[in-house]
Amino acid sequence: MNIGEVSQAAGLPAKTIRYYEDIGLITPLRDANGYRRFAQAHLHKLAFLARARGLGFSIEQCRTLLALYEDRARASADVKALAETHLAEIDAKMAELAEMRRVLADLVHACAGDHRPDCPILVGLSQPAKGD
Amino acid sequence: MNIGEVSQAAGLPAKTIRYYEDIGLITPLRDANGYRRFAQAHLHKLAFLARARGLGFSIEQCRTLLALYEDRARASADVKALAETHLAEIDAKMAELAEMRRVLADLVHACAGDHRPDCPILVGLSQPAKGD
DNA sequence: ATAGGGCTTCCCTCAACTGGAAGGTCAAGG
DNA sequence: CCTTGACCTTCCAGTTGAGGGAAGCCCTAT
Repeated sequence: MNIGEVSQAAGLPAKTIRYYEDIGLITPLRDANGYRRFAQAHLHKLAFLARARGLGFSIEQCRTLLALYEDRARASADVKALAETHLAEIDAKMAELAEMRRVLADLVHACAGDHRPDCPILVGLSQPAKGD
Repeated sequence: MNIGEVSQAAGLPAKTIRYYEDIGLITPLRDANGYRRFAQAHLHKLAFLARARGLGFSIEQCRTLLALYEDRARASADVKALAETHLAEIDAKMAELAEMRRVLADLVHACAGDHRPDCPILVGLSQPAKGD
């Protein structure tokens, strides 16, 4: 398969696939004309990467996941540990966003949103948060 | 005040303050020796920026907020609209994270996490998601 | 005079791509 | 046979919001 075809099949832009090759995540063969040639195994890897990225794993985490995926002697504990690390990262981000949301929603709620200049949002941003 | 002092007071690294000057968010004066000289107004702006960034507003949104902050003839509706836009962005990110979390937590839950290679997490990543 | 801290600019690096330019390749149609 | 258009190639630059570090000036204290 050429890059366009795997791109379609894996659901990744061709640019992204070239980038993944650049950083050593996949290594397709080359045709005589210089075109990348992908085997089924490459497509599987790319689809794997697409899903892992979709779950928010970083490229480096994906690299590790891919290595574990291909290591028949892996311990599932290693995979689980990585996934749990990432789960904790997600939880941290969600907590951060929830806190932002809480403060921001309060400010928005307090703002009349009319033609007048008085704005509790700007006031809130211009002074130390309550509780400091 | 020199940059070190406003850095302390605003809670922003000196590097960040220089960067904000670079991109035109603030424009401190200069002493004869080339040092940046910050007035109280600059400090207020920087603290404002620190809080807005802390709520997750992008730099460009901060630029707009700052302009509104300094515009006596603003309509609070404009501020509120921007804040609501950002609130929607936060909600979108939270929803995305929640979905990742849901899928990932399922996989983690299904994984024994022992010395054996069998791993539902890797299986989940290597095949289309249920519901596709 | 020198040591230290603070300040300056400049350029590189990060994640994870995306866009675009310049040009090679290939199959189909006139 | 030539052209057109779709596909592919490489390379370079830009994105967001800074952080790191080098080389070198400035200022104060001893």
